[in-house]
Amino acid sequence: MREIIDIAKALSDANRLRALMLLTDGPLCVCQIIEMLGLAPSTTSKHMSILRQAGLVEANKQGRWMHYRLAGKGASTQVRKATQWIVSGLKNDSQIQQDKTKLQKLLKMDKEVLCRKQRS
Amino acid sequence: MREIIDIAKALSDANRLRALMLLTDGPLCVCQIIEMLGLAPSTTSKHMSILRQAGLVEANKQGRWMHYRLAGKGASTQVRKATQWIVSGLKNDSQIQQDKTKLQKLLKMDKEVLCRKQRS
DNA sequence: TGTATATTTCGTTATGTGGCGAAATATAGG
DNA sequence: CCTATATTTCGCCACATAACGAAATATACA
Repeated sequence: MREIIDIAKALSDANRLRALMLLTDGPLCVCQIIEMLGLAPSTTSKHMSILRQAGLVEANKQGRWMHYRLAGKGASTQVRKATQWIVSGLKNDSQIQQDKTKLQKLLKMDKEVLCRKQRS
Repeated sequence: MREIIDIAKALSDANRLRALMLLTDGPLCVCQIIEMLGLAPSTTSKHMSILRQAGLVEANKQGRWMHYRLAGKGASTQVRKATQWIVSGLKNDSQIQQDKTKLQKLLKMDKEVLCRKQRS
């Protein structure tokens, strides 16, 4: 029960759903998620930690950059079912589709340049 | 997106999950749900209205009694997928199993007697 | 019509959550 | 070692939510 509640809570926020859906096309660096959501770095980091706590995403640090990705094969049944539900349910959502388009452009930008842009 | 968030929020509370799972064996009267959850009538009513708002349950009034049941065939894809996830995920939960056992005993009690008991 | 009663709505209170900026942490590179 | 920098943690504020009891609503039945 605890696990399901944690997952459901993690899925109860638009920005977290957006972040989750962004990761369906592959792993992303935090700075890229920050840019996509348009939130403060601290807020974005908190959201990612909630998704991670629920088991929906995994993280690994590469140098200064933290990369997040969708939970893989090792994920629990609950996580896998919830993820399937969300991904199929939001595939045609207009906000999500806008995000994906914007992400394509963003991915052409160098990560270092992007981070520098955020501080200015 | 709005619909998914409403469903996820509705599923983010232990008492609402318990109520939802109780309904998997058939419709129940509010007074029975009150008794099962051990919450105040007003609180229970609010929980049921949140589940209803999300489309997860349906209600129909029979005289003084309000009966709630799981959303049927007419429910949206999101509701059906979410319900499947929850039901399969909580089937083996110990709290839920305890509830079901308790529910069996409760169903043998007359509804009027039960309601009267609650006021005393 | 009036009274009992099942449920909901409302008002209040305590706790949880999302947001930000500032400070802390960790790592790359000079 | 020291500085720059990517991310997280912390402290704060505004607002949402779960709980209750009291009042309102709706329905049965005397």
